[in-house]
Amino acid sequence: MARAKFSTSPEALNAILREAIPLFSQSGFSGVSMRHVAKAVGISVATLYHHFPNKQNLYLRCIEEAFAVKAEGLSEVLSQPGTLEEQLQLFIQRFTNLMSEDSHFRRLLQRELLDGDETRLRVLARDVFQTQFKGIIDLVNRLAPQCDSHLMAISVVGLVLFHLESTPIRQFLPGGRAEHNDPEIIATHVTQLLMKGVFKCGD
Amino acid sequence: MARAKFSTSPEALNAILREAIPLFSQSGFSGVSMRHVAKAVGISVATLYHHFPNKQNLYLRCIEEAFAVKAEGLSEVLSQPGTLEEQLQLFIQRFTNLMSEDSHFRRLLQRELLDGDETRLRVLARDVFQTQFKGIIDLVNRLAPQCDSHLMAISVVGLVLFHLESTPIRQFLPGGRAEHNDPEIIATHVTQLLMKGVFKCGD
DNA sequence: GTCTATATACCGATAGAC
DNA sequence: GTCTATCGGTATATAGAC
Repeated sequence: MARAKFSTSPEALNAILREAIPLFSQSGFSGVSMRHVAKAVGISVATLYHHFPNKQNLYLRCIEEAFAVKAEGLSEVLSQPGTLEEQLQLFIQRFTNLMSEDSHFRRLLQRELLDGDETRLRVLARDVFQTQFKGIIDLVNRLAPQCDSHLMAISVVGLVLFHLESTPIRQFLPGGRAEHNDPEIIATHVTQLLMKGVFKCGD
Repeated sequence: MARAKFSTSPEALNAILREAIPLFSQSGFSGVSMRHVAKAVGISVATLYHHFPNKQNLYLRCIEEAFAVKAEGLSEVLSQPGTLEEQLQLFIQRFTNLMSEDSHFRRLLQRELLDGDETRLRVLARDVFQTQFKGIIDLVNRLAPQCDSHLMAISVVGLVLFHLESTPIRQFLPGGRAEHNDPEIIATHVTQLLMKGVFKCGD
């Protein structure tokens, strides 16, 4: 993949990415200017352009960086010992915590699902999610061999992500309370729902 | 709520909203300029400013319009006859179709969940979702009186929405096939998962 | 590697003629 | 109600000195 065309120290580069990732996560590609990033880092716009050929490349490097860091964390979440139920429970718990910890990755992911072109989504699927997604599919296949494992894996991930995604509107919806945003509560609910279905949930 | 401060024929106004809604849905608030909207409608920027005092107001009117239209459609989706299982199945089926039909509403909703301020989210929750959400909660309360109905209602909505949201990346994930984007397939899967849980899914 | 200065284009918004 | 013309500001991006 294309890197900066100038030699750049890793420290300077990381300092830029560290400031730019939260900005893009918060306001999206077109909501952040090179001036904003430069000011946040404490350098001039020209210096920023010395490290990155253009804004598009800076943005790509940001999501590459944010997603690469998260792919590492995700790789420790799966393939645990225990019964299938325990493995599912543990995965959901850790996945919920991981996604809840920093919202930057989750927001960038959701922005990419809205705005990412084919190339970027392909990279995202291959480099970040493929290994973990296969792990979920394996687990699902052992839990329910006769179901469509792809649909089920999307459901598992989606249940967790949507509960986090709906955090800002939850308090305005009927029954919404602050504790519903607690990752532990979310993980418990999602696990119960998956294990028992809606009928026996809460037993 | 604030309307245009000039008298404007409803037809001219609707023509603008009809063009602006897809643009904001596609590229977001900061990704669309007043020049883009004016060109799409076939009028000048000055004329656009004659109908709307500023860009913020135009955007708000767009989401008001898109969400108001959808709130009508949603009101027919709930409170159907039949057993609880049939009611849940029918709701999921219709809700999936409704969200799948036009992506503009769904994308604007997801952009609001990312970028909407408190005022806009409060309006969205009250004017668009409150009635329907209460309906889902009622249904859930009858299905599983002992569970947290708010969490469960979010899960039901989230399962459907995330399957649609992940459409662009699905083909790059293991096991992803084009038919997985079919609203009927999604609705069937979500219904089964909710009814039976992951263990008995696919039976 | 970092800067100031600048080129060029686009942005939101308005003035004023018709 | 629609237009052309324009204002002041900001956008991305570059030139060239140090």
